[in-house]
Amino acid sequence: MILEKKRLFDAYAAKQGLRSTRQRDVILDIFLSTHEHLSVEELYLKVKASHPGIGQATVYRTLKLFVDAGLAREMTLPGGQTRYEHQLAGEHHDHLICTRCNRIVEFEDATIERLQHEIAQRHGFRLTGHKMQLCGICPACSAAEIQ
Amino acid sequence: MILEKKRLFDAYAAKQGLRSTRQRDVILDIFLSTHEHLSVEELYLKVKASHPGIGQATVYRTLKLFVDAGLAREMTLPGGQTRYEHQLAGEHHDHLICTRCNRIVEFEDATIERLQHEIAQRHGFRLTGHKMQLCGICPACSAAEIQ
DNA sequence: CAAACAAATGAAAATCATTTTCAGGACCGC
DNA sequence: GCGGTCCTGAAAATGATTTTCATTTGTTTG
Repeated sequence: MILEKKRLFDAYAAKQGLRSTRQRDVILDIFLSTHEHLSVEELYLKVKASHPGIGQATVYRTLKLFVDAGLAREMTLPGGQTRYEHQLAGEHHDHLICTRCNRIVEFEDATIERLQHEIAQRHGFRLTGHKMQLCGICPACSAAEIQ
Repeated sequence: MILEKKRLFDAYAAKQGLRSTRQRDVILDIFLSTHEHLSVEELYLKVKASHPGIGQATVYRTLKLFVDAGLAREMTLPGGQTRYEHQLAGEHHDHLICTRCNRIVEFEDATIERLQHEIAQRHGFRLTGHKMQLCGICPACSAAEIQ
C-alpha cells in the first residue's frame, strides 16, 4: 500500500516533469509512515528529527504536491489549522471532531454520500469534493466532565 | 426577526455582564442588515463607511461575541478564510461552494441531519455542531467553461 | 450627580501560519 | 562532465487574527 502510493507519486511526478529529489523522497516516506491527521508543523518536526537540513518551506511545497498527486487530502479544522491525511483512492471518509480534546474519529456513510450527490445535482453543481465535520464531545471527555 | 436577534444579544450581554456600547450596537445593526456570508474584512468596511472611528479589532471582538451569543455562525472555507453568517435558532443549513467563483449556496437536508446524529451516537459523541461543505463547480462556471 | 473602578476601544505591535523571494545547489538530458 | 532549469533553505514578506496598552466610556456607589 505504501509502495502503491509511491508509485502514484512517481506517476504524477513523471507526468508533471518534476525532478526526483532526496527531500521529496524523505518527506514522502515519513508522511506514509504515519497514520494521523498531521499538521504541516508536525510533519516538519518529524522530518527535521532525522533530516535536519530540510526546511519547512519544502515541507509545505511537498505536501501540496501530494494533494495534487492524489495521495493526500487537506482538511481545514475549525480554528483555521490545516491538516493532511492519507487519501485512499476511491475512499471518502468524514470526521467526528471532539471540541475538547481535538481527537478526530473517521467514519463513512454511503447514504449521506449518495444524498450529497443528489443535492449537488439538484443545484446544478458538478461535485468535486466535500468535507463534513461533526463537532461534539467524545466519550472520554464526556466521562471526564462528570467527575 | 431582527428585533428577536437584538434581544438575544441583549440577553447574552446581560448574562455575561457586558456593557452596552455604541460600537456593538452599530456592528450588530450592520451585521443584521446583511444577508451574506461576510468576512470580517467585509463587515469592517461596511462599518467603517458609516462609522469611520470603529477599528477592526473591535469588529473581530464583536463578531466572536455574536457567535457566543448564538446569533452568528463561523465558517472556515477551504483556503482558510473565515466567514460569518446569521444563525437562526434551530435552523441548520449547509453549503455548496463553487471552487471557481466562491459562490455559496445554502441547503438543508433533514435526512442527512438525522444520519449525522445517528453516526455521532454510534461513536458515543454528544453532537454540538457540524459543518458540511460540498465543493464543486456551479452551473454558471460550468457553462462558462464550455465557451 | 460626581467619583471611582472596570470594561471596552482604537491604533499599533505582535503573533501565527503560510507564501514568496532569491541565491546557491542539485538533477537531467546531452 | 556541462549547462540550463528546477529545487531547496533561509529569510523576508504576507495576510489574517490577536494582543498590548494607553485612553475613553459605561456602570455602580456613595
